[in-house]
Amino acid sequence: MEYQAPILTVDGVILQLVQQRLQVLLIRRAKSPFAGMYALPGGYIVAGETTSVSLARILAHKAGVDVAQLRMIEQLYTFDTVARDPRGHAVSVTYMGLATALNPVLHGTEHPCFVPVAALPELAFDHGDIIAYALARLRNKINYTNAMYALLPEHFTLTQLQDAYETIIGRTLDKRNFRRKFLSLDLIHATPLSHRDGAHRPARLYRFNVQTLVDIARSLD
Amino acid sequence: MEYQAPILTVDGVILQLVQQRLQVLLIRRAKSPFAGMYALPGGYIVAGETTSVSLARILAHKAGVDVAQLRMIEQLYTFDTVARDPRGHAVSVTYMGLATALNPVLHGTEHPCFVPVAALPELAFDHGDIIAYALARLRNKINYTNAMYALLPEHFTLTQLQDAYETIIGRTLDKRNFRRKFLSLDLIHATPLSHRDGAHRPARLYRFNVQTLVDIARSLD
DNA sequence: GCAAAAGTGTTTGGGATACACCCATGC
DNA sequence: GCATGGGTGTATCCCAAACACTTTTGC
Repeated sequence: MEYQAPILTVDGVILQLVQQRLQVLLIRRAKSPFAGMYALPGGYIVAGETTSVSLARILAHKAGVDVAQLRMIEQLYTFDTVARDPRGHAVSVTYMGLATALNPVLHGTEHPCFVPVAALPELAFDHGDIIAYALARLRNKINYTNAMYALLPEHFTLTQLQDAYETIIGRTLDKRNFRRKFLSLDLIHATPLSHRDGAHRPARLYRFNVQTLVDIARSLD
Repeated sequence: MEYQAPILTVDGVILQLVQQRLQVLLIRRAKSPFAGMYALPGGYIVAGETTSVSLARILAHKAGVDVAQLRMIEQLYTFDTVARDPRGHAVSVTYMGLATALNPVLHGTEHPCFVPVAALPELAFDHGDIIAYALARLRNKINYTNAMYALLPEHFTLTQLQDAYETIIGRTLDKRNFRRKFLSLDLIHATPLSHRDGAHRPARLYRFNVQTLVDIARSLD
């Protein structure tokens, strides 16, 4: 059997949380196929580059995002349905990256912008499926790891933390139970700082003890 | 930037449980690099084939295993460290397959055999890492899904079920607590059958309600 | 003083854990 | 009758869930 390589590509689902909305980084495709449509930033993998290095190059060039700004990144899944790319058989290795309030003005070559995941436009290829996969992974991950550190600013209030959980899992939580449970996990500690924000009592600011991904003992659910 | 494709390959971690030992399917490599060494069954992906179709072809040819005999299969991770293959940059999409007591005599072209994961030989490429990744995934998966159906025969005793869990997670469990907990999950039901096995009381045989992968409500831990 | 968000305790039910003996069979 | 693995119940503890009021601030 003769060896004909499928096209190998990489796509990134870059997420951030802005004002209680989860947003994903999309570009407008400059070229066919799907020219003008929204898509995830992605592109070809070059021999000698690992998929993650390729993604870094592509994000910087097409979307103006420096991967060093991402606070967490991990491989998601490799999508390879033969029909996913009308040009021929393409295999795409996908990654999820989490960021904290990236500069809203991005200077990539393909009109990058952040779009709320709750209001996605129609997307090129199977990129809608890829985003759905990333969101499912994220929803699980925040229950058994400290992944939320990557979506929040370094210092945050417990209300911000709870809002972030509620946004991602899509339901409300009891304030007292959430605080007791989360504080008992020893993932965060109070700082001497507080946050004034209007005509009400200032909120204590907290910080994650560890700013890299670690599993936690008891799951949150 | 010119597009030079890395080599795209697929590798499978095929696991089965025989006599309270978890075994993985290995082949002896016929060709360089690593000729004569143990390795996972794997090979090149051909354009027009999805990675899972390629894996099916390769398993049948090199290891004599029909994927239809696998009771569960899922993609694991895509390994792409540049240095993993001495011939050049290779990207490998990996899968985990679970089987129930496959024929111990396999007729593939590369001397396939099952080897207990507790006593692995030295392996080609980064295949040791891939197996470690698969085992970690399996250990997690049996706690929050019914994946164990794919490693046990269709009818099994509660003792067999508990032994299987103990083998995979690597510690012993309390018999009464295990049975109460597992039966409360509504994953299995008793059959009218029982199993006679020597000079002692026969054991009731159970069966999984659903023989496809589903998540369960409460995790087992 | 009033509006707005921060912060805090108690009760109750259910699942997790720990633990030991009787049952059915073959020989 | 005895050896072997199959099968069962109870007490305790801790965590999850439900639930409402006081505190601190800006205006």
